[in-house]
Amino acid sequence: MNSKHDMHSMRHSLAHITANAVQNLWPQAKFGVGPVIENGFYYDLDLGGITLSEDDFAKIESEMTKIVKQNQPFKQFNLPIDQAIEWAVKNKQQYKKELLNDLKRSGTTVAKDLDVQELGLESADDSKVDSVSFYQNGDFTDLCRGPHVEKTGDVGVFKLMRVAGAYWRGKVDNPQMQRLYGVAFKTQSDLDAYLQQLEDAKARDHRKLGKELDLYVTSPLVGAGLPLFTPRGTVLREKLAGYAEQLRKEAGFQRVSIPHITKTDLYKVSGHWDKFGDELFLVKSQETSDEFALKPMNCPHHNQIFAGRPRSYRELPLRYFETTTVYRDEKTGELGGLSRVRSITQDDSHVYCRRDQLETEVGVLIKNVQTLYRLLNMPLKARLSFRDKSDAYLGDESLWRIAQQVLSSLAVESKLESFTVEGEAAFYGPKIDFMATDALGREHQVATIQLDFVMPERFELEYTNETGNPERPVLVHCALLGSIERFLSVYIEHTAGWFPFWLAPEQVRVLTINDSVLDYAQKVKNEVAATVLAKPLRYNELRVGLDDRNETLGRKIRDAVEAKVPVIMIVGNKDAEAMQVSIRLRDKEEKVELTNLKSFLQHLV
RNA sequence: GCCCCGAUAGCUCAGUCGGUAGAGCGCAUCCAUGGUAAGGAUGAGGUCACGGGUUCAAAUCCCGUUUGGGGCUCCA
Repeated sequence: MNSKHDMHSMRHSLAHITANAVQNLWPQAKFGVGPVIENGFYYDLDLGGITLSEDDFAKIESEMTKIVKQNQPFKQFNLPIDQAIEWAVKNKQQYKKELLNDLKRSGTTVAKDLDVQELGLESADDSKVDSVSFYQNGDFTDLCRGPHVEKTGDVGVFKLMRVAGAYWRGKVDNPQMQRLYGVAFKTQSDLDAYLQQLEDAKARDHRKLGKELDLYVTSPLVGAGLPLFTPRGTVLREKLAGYAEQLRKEAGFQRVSIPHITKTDLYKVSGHWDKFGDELFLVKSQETSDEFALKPMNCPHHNQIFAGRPRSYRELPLRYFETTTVYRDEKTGELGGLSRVRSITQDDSHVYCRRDQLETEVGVLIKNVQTLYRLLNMPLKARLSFRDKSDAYLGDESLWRIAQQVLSSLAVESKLESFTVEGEAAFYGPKIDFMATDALGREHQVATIQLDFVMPERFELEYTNETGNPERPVLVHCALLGSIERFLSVYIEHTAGWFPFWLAPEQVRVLTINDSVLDYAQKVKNEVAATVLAKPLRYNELRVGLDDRNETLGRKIRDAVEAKVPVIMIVGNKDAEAMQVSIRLRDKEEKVELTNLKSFLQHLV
């Protein structure tokens, strides 16, 4: 038995022990499912009117410890399905009964919304089930396929972490159960290491750093999910968007501009009204009876620019680009920090091209994505988000097949590390969604490239081809950063706030040692401010601050380091006399002549 | 939207049994004029998120709202 499997059994057994403990404490408890998850396990519970809170954890944990100490053996046995249902009825386990009935009726097909591990099946195929498996320890019995450790004493160390609401079988209309989460490891030191990891992640949480580094604020008067960016945060937004724009310009994109409100008619044509109408912010005119909305995406508007005059095949591909904010009335419970907001700024682009230009256009965009994330030092994976067999998608199925084929072969050609997920497509077409890996190894969805044969159809976009006949263009949506807000949440945590030199809100801070060098310090500051970086942004004027407070040097250094300013320049009498500055970088110190300062800064990475 | 937990000074937090508030940091003023991660002293700052209710009395108990966090569901 390999160690992973072993850990899995331990965590799975702990899920049972958790349920066992809960049953001892609250005998009326009804149980849902209790699978193993990353680093631990959970169990879904229904305690009637009783709600658990973290205050109950100590009590539950000590009951669990009791069971562990008794070292009860886990015994496996099978029951014919009808006897299993009788067992559920007799023990008033309505959720288990529902599962068993589904299994009896149609095997795992109906119950595939649940973790197969939790179903007491001998095999997980689609056939009907005749007999199911149970595990028993002490006086606690649960429907379960296993595997388990031999005895309750073999489960390692554990800790209950949180309790949360979860809908039975993941459906909003079902009753909501209480999901009790725990983590578990073989040894105390493994658990401690994991808890330490959580602490470390907390230290670079973008919400904490956003406040500490003065990047953005929120205001109850403005509303939830509507962050306000400070001057420092705005630098990050503009420089990142500026670089994304620079890549687009190199690829032949032109900037366009659109208003932020529109008649809702636009979305009735696009199909968004039917699918996302309840997430639109509506705007009333006091002049006309027209119904307006804040734009929740940009493609329909860009489509209207395309449709603004007749188009010839000669002018394709037409490539539009814009960094602009869209507004979505996300459910309040889903908002959080910068990762999920209601004002979403996208570096959005749309290519209108002929069918035979599609591969080239998408290929260029993939290169852009690769260039950007290489610069930001984040490894990429590509998820090919394709359709499944459901009818949630618009447009002709053969077009979908072609589009998915194009994306698959481009992924190979571009040497992307890719995988395919069916059912992740947009309603109008398949996508490549790019996942970036951050410094803690977490994956985040960032850039996206989306093929669209549907919008051009619905908006009746056309151009005149070589033979004088109208033809539909293909539409390619692409965002390199995706949502700039969400991207910032990822990137702040990736860098822990230590942004690269070209991007840092305050790139240089000049510290004075005493008042007698104020003039010289000002001169140094001016020299820095007059310096322009040409890479990776083609034009990037240096941002420099001056700390001439009446404080000790030690204090000023500490403050500059805490503000994560990458270049600290120290200016005292010795420096003024020698016409030099003492430069302190993160990993080294050196003296630079004032006359060499510009070139020194331009060569920093 | 649903479930759970929070909201006390600009920030991070303490505040016991219900008796109208405290620390550190920051800020201001003064002293110290300094060479690589916190110099010293003094001082100002709070309708305890907001609105109701219970009570002789509410930061504290109850209800609602706003808002933050953890999940579920959703994500063009």
